[in-house]
Amino acid sequence: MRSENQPVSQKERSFIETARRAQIMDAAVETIAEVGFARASLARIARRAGISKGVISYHFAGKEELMEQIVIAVYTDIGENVAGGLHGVESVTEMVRVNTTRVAEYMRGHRSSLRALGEIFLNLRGADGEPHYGMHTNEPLYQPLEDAFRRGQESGELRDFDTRVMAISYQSALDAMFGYWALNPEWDLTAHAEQVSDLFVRAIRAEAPRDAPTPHRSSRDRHDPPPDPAEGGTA
Amino acid sequence: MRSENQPVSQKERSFIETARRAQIMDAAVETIAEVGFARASLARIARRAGISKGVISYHFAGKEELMEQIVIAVYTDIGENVAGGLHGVESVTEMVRVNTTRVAEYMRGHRSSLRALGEIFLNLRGADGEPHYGMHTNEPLYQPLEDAFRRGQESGELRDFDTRVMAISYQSALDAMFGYWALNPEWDLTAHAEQVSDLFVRAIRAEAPRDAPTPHRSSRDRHDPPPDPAEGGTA
DNA sequence: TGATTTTCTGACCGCATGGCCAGAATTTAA
DNA sequence: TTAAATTCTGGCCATGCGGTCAGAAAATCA
Repeated sequence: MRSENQPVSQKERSFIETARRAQIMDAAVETIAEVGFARASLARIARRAGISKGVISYHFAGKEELMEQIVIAVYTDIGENVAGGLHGVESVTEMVRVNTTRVAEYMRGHRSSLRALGEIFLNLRGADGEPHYGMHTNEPLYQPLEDAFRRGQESGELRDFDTRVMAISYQSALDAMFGYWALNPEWDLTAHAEQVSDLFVRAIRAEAPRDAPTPHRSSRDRHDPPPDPAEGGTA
Repeated sequence: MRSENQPVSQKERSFIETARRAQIMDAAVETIAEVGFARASLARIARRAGISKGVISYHFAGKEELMEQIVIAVYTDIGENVAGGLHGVESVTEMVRVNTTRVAEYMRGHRSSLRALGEIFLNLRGADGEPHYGMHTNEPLYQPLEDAFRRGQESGELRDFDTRVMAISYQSALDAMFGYWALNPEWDLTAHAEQVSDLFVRAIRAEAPRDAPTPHRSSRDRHDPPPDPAEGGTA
């Protein structure tokens, strides 16, 4: 019955309703991660949850709301687990490193969520046929990145570049990293993240002063190369 | 009637059939670019082309073949227009610049094709529900990139890095560039391409003559990973 | 010209989907 | 215990899809 979001002021959600919503969302995530968005029908999700199809309609306004709630839940969780660790890091290059590795580490423990989120982003469309998510959804991701880049540029830590382009490129590298790993479970995500960190640190840092030594990282804190690379089936 | 590909040896394709196939493919591209894959039904495509739905079934084995043919046609065109200009460029960093700007320039003149291709990649699935295209489809793109990177590493022009990760990241930056531009027509694609070029040139070039060059390691010469037939085109 | 093949039309089919609902089952309240 | 509210079931529905088909129309051939 309850279907709209509950801005805290509404009637409390009953215990059963809370549990059911969580259960359904879990089943939906697993189903989508397993068979893809296109095949994740309400019937299939319900079957996986061991309930009747109507229950979903009862607890959610529709498939759309169910998907939106999943996205919110996953995003919230990511934010709590990743963004938190960035406080206290003053160097922007270090921030890039920390963010990259942390988000990778988080995803390693949440493959289903990652896959489901990707599927929803790519496939969910409203009644009008327009996608719910897309490039524009990344705006909240770009903003903080741009802020950090700009700060680094002002402090002289970073060279001059277009912060928006850099934010887009960096975010896309992360997305591609996850995409590749999602497709290729053996892939060493951690090593990949290290490489991406290096890549972008070099891309953003200020030119090395002519004679002063650059602050590059010594090779000792570099990780091992991806021990398990992929080379796709085709070719 | 003719539906399979024509390996040149088969009966000639009639004038009408050739024209119709082209017309239908054009209409499909326009329709997909305009309303997205999900809403680009055969009926809608036919309506746009001003023909009956059955004509599509008559000239193509099914929606799947139609989409595949579109992808082939667009890819072929891109290959002819972009890849060609890379001969004679010896420096790998220069190659990155040229490739980036050329492909951007090409896309500026083919927005519909770009959008349609993206939609097809993301959405086309076979009867079994598995995506036809996805990250693994990028393999033909990664290979030449990796080759170039490796060459640059061997010549000392480029620093040591994982060529596969770099190829993935670079390609994703291009994809994101087009995605952003597709969403945001006012965006200065050319300037964006310049920035991406700078970004990756800095990321790949050898260190200033600081340390002795390190041995490279690329994922290429390691074992073979499963292309993970699983599913889901997260991308 | 008439005969034959190619091309096209518009109606139709089976299927899967998301959503709906009447009523049954269960929980909560009195 | 009884009454009321909540929760759940299973079947039903309209929709839109890709694909098929018999026959009309058009092009080609003789």
